Amino acid sequence: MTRTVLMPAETIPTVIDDAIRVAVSTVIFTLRRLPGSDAAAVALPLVRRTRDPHEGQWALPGGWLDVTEDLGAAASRTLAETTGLAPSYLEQLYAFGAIDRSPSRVVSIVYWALIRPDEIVDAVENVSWFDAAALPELAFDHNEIVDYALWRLRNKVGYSRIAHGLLADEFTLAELREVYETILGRRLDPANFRRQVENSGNLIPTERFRTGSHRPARLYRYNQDVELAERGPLGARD
Amino acid sequence: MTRTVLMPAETIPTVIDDAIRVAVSTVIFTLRRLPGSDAAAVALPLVRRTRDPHEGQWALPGGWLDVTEDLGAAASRTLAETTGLAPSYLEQLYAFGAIDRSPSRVVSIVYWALIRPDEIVDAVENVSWFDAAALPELAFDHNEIVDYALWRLRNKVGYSRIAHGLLADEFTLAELREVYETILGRRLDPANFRRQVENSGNLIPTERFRTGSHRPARLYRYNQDVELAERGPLGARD
DNA sequence: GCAAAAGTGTTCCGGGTACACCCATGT
DNA sequence: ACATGGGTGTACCCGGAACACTTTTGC
Repeated sequence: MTRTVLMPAETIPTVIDDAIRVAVSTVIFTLRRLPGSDAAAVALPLVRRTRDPHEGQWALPGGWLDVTEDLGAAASRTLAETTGLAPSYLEQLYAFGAIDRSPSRVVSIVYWALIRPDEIVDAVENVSWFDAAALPELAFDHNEIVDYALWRLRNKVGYSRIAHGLLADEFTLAELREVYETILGRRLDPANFRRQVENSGNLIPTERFRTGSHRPARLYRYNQDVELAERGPLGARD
Repeated sequence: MTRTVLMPAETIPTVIDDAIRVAVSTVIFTLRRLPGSDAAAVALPLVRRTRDPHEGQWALPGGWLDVTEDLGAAASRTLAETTGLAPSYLEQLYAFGAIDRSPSRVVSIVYWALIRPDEIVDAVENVSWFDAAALPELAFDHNEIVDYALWRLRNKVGYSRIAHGLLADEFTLAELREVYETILGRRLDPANFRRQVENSGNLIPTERFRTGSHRPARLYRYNQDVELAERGPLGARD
């Protein structure tokens, strides 16, 4: 058996029965205050599909991997192209490649990311933000993928210090605590929380305070030096 | 710009300048007793490459992903084809896709696995076992990959109970402890180790004992029920 | 009996948790 | 003044680490 392929390179590849294509998608989380509520919730942007398969359904932002770019670069690029976002934290999640996850054979390298509320660009064509706890039925296996990403987020928040990826440069301990409480889904003791993050050595106190309602709260910033070396031998690997 | 491809489907695809191919490789660990020493060490099988690129160099067992098989199935198949091994534990490690990791563009979905010494089939053509601590220079970025897999192994051994993937069905606590000591690279207190692993609820004591040198040691087996649910929402996902 | 590994008991220490309490500010 | 969140002090609990000690075998 032989096959012949003739196509313009600029278009999306036509489906070839024994070809495998590589896509890159990103689950990108932020925290936002629910309208009509004082509680924060995990939210993520989805893109409405404008072509088959699953036309009209919501899907994770992503696109085809380009021959000339690394995996992480492809995640950043496709994320920017579809949503206009540039996350502060980006990490590979998993490679999904079940044969029936798409009509044609697609292996998706999925990344997950965190973004600060102030970095969010709103009102992008075909993009909408959803509460992670109340997603509609998504295209492909994307519901499953989001579930897994949420699991990783909750897990990682437990032992790593990535929560600052959801906050602006300077923040109060109460704001940081709210991030943890939202992701973990339970209340944390303010006193103990303070001591734990202070002793972790990741926080640098500033001389600025957030004023407003009651006693002013000291603003902190993150110590960027600690950041790395948690992922093991892989620095910024693809 | 257009391109034309004409090829028999049974052969390995020829290199096409703007094509991306998907490979699957596996880092598979076992423990073996070093010759002329009483200490155990982490070892893994490598395959000598018989064609370019990197002909003659050692590489991880693997092969091309088939259109009709899931990622995990491809890992199992290529592992069996190249080494004859069927691991008791197999999990996705990472997707490697840097543009310069191979002369042509290859994205490798890498799995890592554990195998029991009694499952090892020896004397397979072009396959040789190496001490993980003293590897030669491998093909592609495979040294990096093994380093990362070793890091994950050590990490996971700390919080998960996968060490039994390296032991036969029944084993003494001393044998189990040796597995941990070898992977972690430090001695563990036998008394404390016993209590910890006993209280974890993963061990089932048998009425059999290993006799030999001194006081007989009770044999244990693993409680298979606990096994799962550790990977989150992904059961046996690809 | 003695060496050596199996197995038990006990103490200490540090980090997490619960909770009482004081401090500083807006209204 | 008082309500409210910021921030401190302290007692308790539990799990890990260290280590002394007893038990059971082979030689």
